[in-house]
Amino acid sequence: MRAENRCVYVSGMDRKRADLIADELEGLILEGTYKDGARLDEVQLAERFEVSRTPVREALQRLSQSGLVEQIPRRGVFVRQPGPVELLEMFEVMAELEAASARLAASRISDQALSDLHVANSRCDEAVAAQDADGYYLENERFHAILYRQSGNGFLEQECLRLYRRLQPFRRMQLRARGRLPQSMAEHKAIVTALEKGDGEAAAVAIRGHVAVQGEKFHHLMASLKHAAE
Amino acid sequence: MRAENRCVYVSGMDRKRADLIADELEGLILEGTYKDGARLDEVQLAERFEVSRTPVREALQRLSQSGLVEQIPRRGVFVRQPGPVELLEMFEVMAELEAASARLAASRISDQALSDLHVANSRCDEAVAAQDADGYYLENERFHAILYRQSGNGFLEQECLRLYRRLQPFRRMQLRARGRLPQSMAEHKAIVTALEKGDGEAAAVAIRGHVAVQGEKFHHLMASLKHAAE
DNA sequence: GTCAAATTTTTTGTATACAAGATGGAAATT
DNA sequence: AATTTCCATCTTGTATACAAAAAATTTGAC
Repeated sequence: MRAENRCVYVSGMDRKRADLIADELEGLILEGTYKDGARLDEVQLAERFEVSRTPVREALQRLSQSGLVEQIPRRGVFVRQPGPVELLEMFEVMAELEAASARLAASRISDQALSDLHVANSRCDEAVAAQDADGYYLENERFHAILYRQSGNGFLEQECLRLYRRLQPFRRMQLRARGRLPQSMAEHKAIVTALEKGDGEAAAVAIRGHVAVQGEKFHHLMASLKHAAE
Repeated sequence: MRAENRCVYVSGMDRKRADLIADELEGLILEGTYKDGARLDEVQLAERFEVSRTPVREALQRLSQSGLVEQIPRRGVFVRQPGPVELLEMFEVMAELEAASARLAASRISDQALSDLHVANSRCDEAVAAQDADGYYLENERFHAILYRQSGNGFLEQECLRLYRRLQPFRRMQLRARGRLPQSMAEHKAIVTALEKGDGEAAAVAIRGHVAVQGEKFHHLMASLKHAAE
């Protein structure tokens, strides 16, 4: 047999049922179908997905690890949406991780990546002009993903992506505030400028302010949380 | 302002077998009993722990999530020790997370905590004088744990603790270098001084230098890795 | 009628049974 | 002899069966 048959990270491979269920449940929780505190019944889910309890349990354990649900031994698993305090904490950590990314990237970033950042920003601009929220989110994500990558630290990149995904639904809420999009764009440009100058500290400060929840953003987040909770 | 009172590891709660197996396996991997790349056979482990495959599988999935093993679908799970590059990356992230903790703590830390830091440092000093490595590690951990807590950000605290635990065995290697302990102590004191002055940036810089792997520390880490690999 | 103890029911955790994919080697073909 | 194909075996993934712990309900005493 050929040694080159090393299946390294083929993401699209046929995954097991448990994986699919985990993804599906994650979506349902993040999208709010299962409210905070709701119990996730194993047998119900098994029936719903037309599988046995085994893959359902596996999926639930995965969600438990990633923090979306809480598993109380011999009691069951419950949806655990972060409250206002925890959300602020998570955004604060996100800000710090991104600041670290930016600081490291300032001295490591490639010209190609800088140009990619400009492209992503231009597309963001277009999306803002076209009132295309989805397009904006997509290019915004690309912008941040490039930054993580350019930190030159693969582990940091993964951690950033993990938290970014976790906060995605709340970021969406947050940006809905009128007038935030142009300001957000200006911040993006300031970040790129700092990176072009190779000024890590400036880039870190800029992105920290970009991500952190403060001032008006705080009130908007609280308002949207209230709205989502009912 | 106390955080939500959620069930954080009630000591006496009898945990399920899968949890105990996960802890046991984690220890075995970190301590090096299972080398990098080794396959963890479900039935073997089941026999070894005298349980069925079910709790073993649950434990393995947990380890897979925390990154200690890699699970290749329909192939098995394999021990995945971080290589030199990944280790450096992890230490870099640890340094940034701790720097963030320190920066935030500078404006939020309580007098009580400052005094606790002094106590931990004194005990570290004593341990160094007595050549008591274990004592040093214990008090060092306490020192850092206090810092995380004083960041005032529970999420950040948890993330720091998670990475700290993951890096524990390598930190141990690293500190074995002759002369590192006194220097490490001096760094601790500089951190406390910065915190007392409320100078977040200084504290961040100090702890970043304290945690990062650079200069001599780099060579020691590489040497100990080589030694551990054979 | 209220409260409490006991029993029933439900649900989680574990064991075992079964199915499908992967591994390795032998047989067959070139 | 080398390579390919096929088959036996082993391992993982899923289903089902069973055990134990919690929740719910009934029963009984006051």
